[in-house]
Amino acid sequence: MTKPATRIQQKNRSTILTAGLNVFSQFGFRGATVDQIATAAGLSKPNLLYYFPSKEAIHQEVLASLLDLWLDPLRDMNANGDPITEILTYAQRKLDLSRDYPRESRLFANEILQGAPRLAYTFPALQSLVDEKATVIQTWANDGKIAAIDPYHLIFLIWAQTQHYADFDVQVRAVLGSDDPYPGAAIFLNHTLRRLLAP
Amino acid sequence: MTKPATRIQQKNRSTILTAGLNVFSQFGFRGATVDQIATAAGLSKPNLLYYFPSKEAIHQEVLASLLDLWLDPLRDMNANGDPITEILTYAQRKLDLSRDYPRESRLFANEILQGAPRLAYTFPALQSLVDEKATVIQTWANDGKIAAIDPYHLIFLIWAQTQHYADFDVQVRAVLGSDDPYPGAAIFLNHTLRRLLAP
DNA sequence: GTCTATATCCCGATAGAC
DNA sequence: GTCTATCGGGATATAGAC
Repeated sequence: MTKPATRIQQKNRSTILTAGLNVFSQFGFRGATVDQIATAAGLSKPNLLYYFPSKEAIHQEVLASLLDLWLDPLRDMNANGDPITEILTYAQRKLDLSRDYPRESRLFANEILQGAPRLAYTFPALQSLVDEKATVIQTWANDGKIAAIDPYHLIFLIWAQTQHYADFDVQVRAVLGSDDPYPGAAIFLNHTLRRLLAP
Repeated sequence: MTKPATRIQQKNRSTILTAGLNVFSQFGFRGATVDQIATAAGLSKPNLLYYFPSKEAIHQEVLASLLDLWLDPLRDMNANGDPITEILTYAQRKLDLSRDYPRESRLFANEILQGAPRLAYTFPALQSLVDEKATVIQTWANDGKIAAIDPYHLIFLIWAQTQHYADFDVQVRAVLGSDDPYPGAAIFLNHTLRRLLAP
């Protein structure tokens, strides 16, 4: 019988996961150390390992806890909505994720960049979701509601362009100076998609 | 007086740099080990460290040796050429880099993702180059030769969309199946830019 | 120039007192 | 539940023979 977690247990677990997000997103799995995470969480290293059996377990749980946040905007794209609005809304929500959750974006980027060893198990579900939404987009194109474009590469365009501002933040800011890039990015992305999708 | 390197020295150094590219691009700086690089280069670990003083030095030199390859396509964008052709050619050359040099792309991505600790010194030169080319694009827009768009975000679009296919290769192939994504990507990128830039 | 052997350090994880 | 102390493995780098 598993006992229900106490409040203090839940609080510590949550603190550790946040600290893990901070450290893993900056240094990657190998680059992060348990000591760093423990310090960031305000705990000693053995105390942290009292709550999670291993560094690997922390990483797994951080990733898993963020999957829904990451894919919900695409899930919410509605086949019965106005096509242009649906796609623009999806892109804007994805850009908002980059702005509001850059650490999460870099965590995923670090993982996929190195071959997704701890994320590959999610790819079948991702493929199903993208297939489903690509079919929706293709139907819109077939019905002449949007221009005829490849729906998969359209999705990649949205992923690439939005995540770029989070994942390559230091480079973007080095080029632009210290100005906030997101207002300009939103206008540009909106403009690009309108031009691309106009029937 | 530094003696000129012998042929065997140059060959070994070159072999080590190639091995370093392979290993660093797959595992990142911290994730890579000197043993892995030595094995990939067909040398013993002390022998490798006879040619380079440290793991850090190998990483630095690999990065530095690739900077020109990475920025030449943008440097070659010609203010006196046909605007649409110049931008489309730039984007295509950048996509070719992703296809032909994915390890190099991932090496840079790993580095920038983690805050560019070993690459930040190149940012001033990058900023100058981008400023120069953004000015060229802005002039084309002012002259009505292309649509009025933000030249910086246009450059980010090209970077993001082309590098996505190299950096997130495993995800792209998981979604598309095992088909080669590059032919479709080239068509889509070309189409997107033509639509976006048409006056 | 290349090797074996090793010094030295750091990291993940555990033991055991409290 | 939390700590100090530490084990054991693996990493970078060096010593020194050949």
